Amino acid sequence: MSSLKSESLRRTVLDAAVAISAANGPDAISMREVAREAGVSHQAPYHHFTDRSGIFAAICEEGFRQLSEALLAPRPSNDSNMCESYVHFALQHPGHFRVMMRNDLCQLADYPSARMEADRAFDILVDEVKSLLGEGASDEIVKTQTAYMWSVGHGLATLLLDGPLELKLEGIDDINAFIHQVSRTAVTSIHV
Amino acid sequence: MSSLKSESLRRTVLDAAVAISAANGPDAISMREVAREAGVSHQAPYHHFTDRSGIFAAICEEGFRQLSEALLAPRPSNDSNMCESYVHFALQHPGHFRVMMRNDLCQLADYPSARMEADRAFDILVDEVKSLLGEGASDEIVKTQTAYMWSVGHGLATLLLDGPLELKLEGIDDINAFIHQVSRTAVTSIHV
DNA sequence: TTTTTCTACTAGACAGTGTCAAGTATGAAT
DNA sequence: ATTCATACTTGACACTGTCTAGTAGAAAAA
Repeated sequence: MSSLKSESLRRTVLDAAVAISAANGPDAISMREVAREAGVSHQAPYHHFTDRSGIFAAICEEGFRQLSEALLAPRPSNDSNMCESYVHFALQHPGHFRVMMRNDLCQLADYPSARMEADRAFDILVDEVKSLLGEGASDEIVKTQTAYMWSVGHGLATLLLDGPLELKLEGIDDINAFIHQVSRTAVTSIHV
Repeated sequence: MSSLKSESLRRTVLDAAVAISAANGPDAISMREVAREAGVSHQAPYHHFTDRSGIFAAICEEGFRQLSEALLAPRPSNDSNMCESYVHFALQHPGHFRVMMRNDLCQLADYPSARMEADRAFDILVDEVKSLLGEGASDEIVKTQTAYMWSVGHGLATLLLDGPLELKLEGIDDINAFIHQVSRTAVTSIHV
């Protein structure tokens, strides 16, 4: 609509980008489209983001912060675990998640604040695995089992969100129960 | 270089596309770039592929066929499993794999022959899970455990190939041993 | 042989894209 | 009153996918 003062355009552009990502994937995010959606000239977003990958970096930063919150949030039942939280985050924030998991869209190394948020989320996962394994676990084991847990969560999330074989899972009536089941298999099999 | 007769241009274009995908990801594949690489006019590839997503579909078809072969191929040791084969395929065919796992690039539903190959690969996975579970397993369990195994393999493959957190795994000296370890954890925990 | 048709291209144009460069309007600081 | 920075707008450029309209050559039909 009308031009929005200052920082609020940044917010507007970011929201538009996330919405587009949720609807049509990150590749559908274009500088000119988000500008159009915000009702400003095609060059206005450049005042808030260095370039297209700057928008992706901002989405990552926000997304990883939200992911950390989701991973640390108290879970609905004792039986549910962090892997489940991860998958639910992905399904509840598809716009963010799709960008976060596309390393080619922005090099996190070039965006320290986004990188920090990503690291923090990963550290939360590592800590969880450590507490599951107990004191005596070696670094090597912790690394292996963290990658394992991450793989299950990430694999299941992408399978459900954008998987090429999603139709294969059509028969599943209760998607949440399904996620719960898979996550449980994963976490209960973490061991030294 | 010089114009290549008939079907061989199709092959040349496909190879160029896969090479670009391996080097810079599928988004870097452009009709004009592959044409340039093949030494033909920017419009020539359209005679072999309906459009850009037609190229992606062709890469998928080829990739899933190769994946099926890889999954069925005899494994180097009794200790290694199908999950491991999956991950190794991804790392050995990054150009294909990156396209295959990007559902947004081409709608498999619109390309029946590609879809068939994808189904076949998935069926191989389902059969393996069935044989791991034994005769008595219900459809629901088979589905859950297949999704589980797929998630681990796919998650680990994308983590290693394009993961946003790949630097976290820097310390790992023997990547193959690592893959083996994670895959083993996954497959040994498949149960009813 | 001439003509027609098919295949595998080439050439040109169009709208859309990211982004560089330059201009402008507004408010604060000097 | 002037300078300066912020937050934009406008215009241009090269690049993209793809539509349309050709063309050169070989095979088939007359």
